[in-house]
Amino acid sequence: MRKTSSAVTIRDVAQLAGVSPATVSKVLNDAPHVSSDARGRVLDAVEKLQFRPNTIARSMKKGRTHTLGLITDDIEGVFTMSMMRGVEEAASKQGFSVFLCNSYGDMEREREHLDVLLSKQVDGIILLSGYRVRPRGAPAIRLGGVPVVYLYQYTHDTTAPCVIPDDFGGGYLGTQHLIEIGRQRIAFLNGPTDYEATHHRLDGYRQALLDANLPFDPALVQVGKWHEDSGYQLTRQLLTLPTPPDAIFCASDSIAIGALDALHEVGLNVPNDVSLVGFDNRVPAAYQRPPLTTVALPLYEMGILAGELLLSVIVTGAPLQAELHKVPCYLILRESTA
Amino acid sequence: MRKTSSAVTIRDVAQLAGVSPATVSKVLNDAPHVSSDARGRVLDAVEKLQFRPNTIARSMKKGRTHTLGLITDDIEGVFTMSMMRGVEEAASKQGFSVFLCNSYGDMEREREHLDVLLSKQVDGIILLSGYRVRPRGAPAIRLGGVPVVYLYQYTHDTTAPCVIPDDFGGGYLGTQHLIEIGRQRIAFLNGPTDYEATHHRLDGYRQALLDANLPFDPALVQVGKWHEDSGYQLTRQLLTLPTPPDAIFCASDSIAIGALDALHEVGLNVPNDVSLVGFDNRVPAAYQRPPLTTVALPLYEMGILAGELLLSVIVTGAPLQAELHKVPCYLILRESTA
DNA sequence: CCATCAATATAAAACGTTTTACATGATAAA
DNA sequence: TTTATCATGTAAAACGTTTTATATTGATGG
Repeated sequence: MRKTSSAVTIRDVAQLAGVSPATVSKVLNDAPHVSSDARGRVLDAVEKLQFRPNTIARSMKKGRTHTLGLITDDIEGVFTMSMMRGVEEAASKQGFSVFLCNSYGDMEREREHLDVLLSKQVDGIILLSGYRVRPRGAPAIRLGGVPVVYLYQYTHDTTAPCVIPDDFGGGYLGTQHLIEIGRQRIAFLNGPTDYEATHHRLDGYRQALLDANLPFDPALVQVGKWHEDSGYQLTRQLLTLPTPPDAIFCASDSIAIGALDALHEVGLNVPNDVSLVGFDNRVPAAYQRPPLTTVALPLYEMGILAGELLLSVIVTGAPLQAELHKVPCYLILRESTA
Repeated sequence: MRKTSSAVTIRDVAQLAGVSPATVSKVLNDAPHVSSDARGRVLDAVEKLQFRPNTIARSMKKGRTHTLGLITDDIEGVFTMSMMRGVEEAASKQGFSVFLCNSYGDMEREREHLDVLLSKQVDGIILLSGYRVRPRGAPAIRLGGVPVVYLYQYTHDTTAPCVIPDDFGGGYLGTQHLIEIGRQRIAFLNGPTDYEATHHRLDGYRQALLDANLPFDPALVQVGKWHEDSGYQLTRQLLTLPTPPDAIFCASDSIAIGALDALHEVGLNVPNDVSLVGFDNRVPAAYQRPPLTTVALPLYEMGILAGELLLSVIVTGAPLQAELHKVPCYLILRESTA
């Protein structure tokens, strides 16, 4: 009585095909020096017995499990899934599977997950952050040579690569767009300053103004929270300025939705009176009236890149480069700008 | 030169502790008949060598990999993540890991993933749907006794359990709440009829009216799409009725947000003039003005249940019951009802 | 006709565990 | 004292593959 699902082994195939297990193995791995006659018989037997090789046993010899571990901070975070999709896609395209682990941001839980992943002999690990406030350190556990990449997360770990969005470029892109459509007084509603991202987005905004020879007016830059309410409040505030803005660039879609609400409330037309650009490209942005132009985070692409970085290290055996990879944001044009 | 991460094996531990590998194994598995002296020496050696058992090798003998496979239709679906969190949590609590696979709803891709999962000797599989329109069939592949559970997905497969939300109960709950706060003419804005869920939610609504001896008025029930725009349009329409509703129950939060928009536009106060209840408990519902009362889908709980069902079958070896598990929805009270 | 070589096939060892079967010595029961 | 029982320990087989080393065959070339 076998316990595993695949009761039929390479022995059974060998027996039916009238060859040795070694020969079956060769056929299965496209190794040379097997006659087309034998190959045919083996393939037939595989078909007839519905044989499925036991990858677990295989990896015992090969030392590769074709398995990745993904530990996320915040599995329900709004940005997490797109990145996970990218990772999963990159992995499965190359025949790798990925273990999903959720740490809730708890370092002890992360350690436990790492322990299990290493026990399960994963070939590589991705540490994915859902919000990316401040840089983090390397995991407090000996990884024994298993490569790691950080995704959406700055790190002090100088041995591993790091994949993040190009927030500076994103800030630049949104501002540049508003300038190009002729806006002169562009406000910037930022998120909390304890997020690394907010500084880079603001820098991008300033650089775009500079490049266009537009003045930087500190009164037009406000710091709030990430959510709708904050956008609403700050916009009401902006509208009391002696010369109010003719465009608002928000550091998140939620802020932009709040801003839109405030603008509607005072009877201003979007995009004509005030043009509006969001950031993140989350789903609700597309369903506003008018639908919001926004700077998209390249989450899926980041996931793909993180996966590919890891896989290339694994399959080529090349040493891991501890580079910082900034993936470009892109602009999604909708009807809140014109 | 070893290829795997854990270069140190049970042999090394045995040697250092001055015992046989068999004894080390016993210690590691809390087996009886080992002296506390030997146990101590082994534990010391484990500590000193930073030994981490190779789970892969272990599962070769045990026939259990402590691994689950999760295949989802739609990894980016709004409901998917909460369920995945539940599954992951249930699994990791019992020492299981879960492989994440994304099929994009493509049956061929699903087949490939199943093939890989079975090769990797998973102990069980969860098939998770992101949207759950119509019942699906069993996977077109011999599972060889590996148990399956369907999550958020009706199925024709009569051999496996199925975990879904209790939409009828949810429809009842929302309606009952509106009745309890004294509303008499309660409209129901439904989603597309090709979703199973819409029928059950409507049935719940009708039953609640019936139980309260309130008349059912077909003019108050409208069918649209799931999104904001649809809610907006249908609400405008409802407001042209000779006696307009004093409450609107929407089959999704998005619909409710659209409805809220329409109500604001004509100057009606929510919750006083018209009370409003959504469905799904998605994040934006909490950020409306006023924040929306809504019927929550028990997604996390469903994930937990699916995981536990599968795990209990795996660890106890009990036969799989092909039951339909309806997990109760619950009401989230916010300020759109009073 | 013999030596060499390549192609094909296989037996056996290995991967890192667990488990089975057996050996030893000590203790309890008769 | 003898016997049965039990706790402790280990050698070796097993899990399902891959890989290494070796054997067999047939062909090639001198």
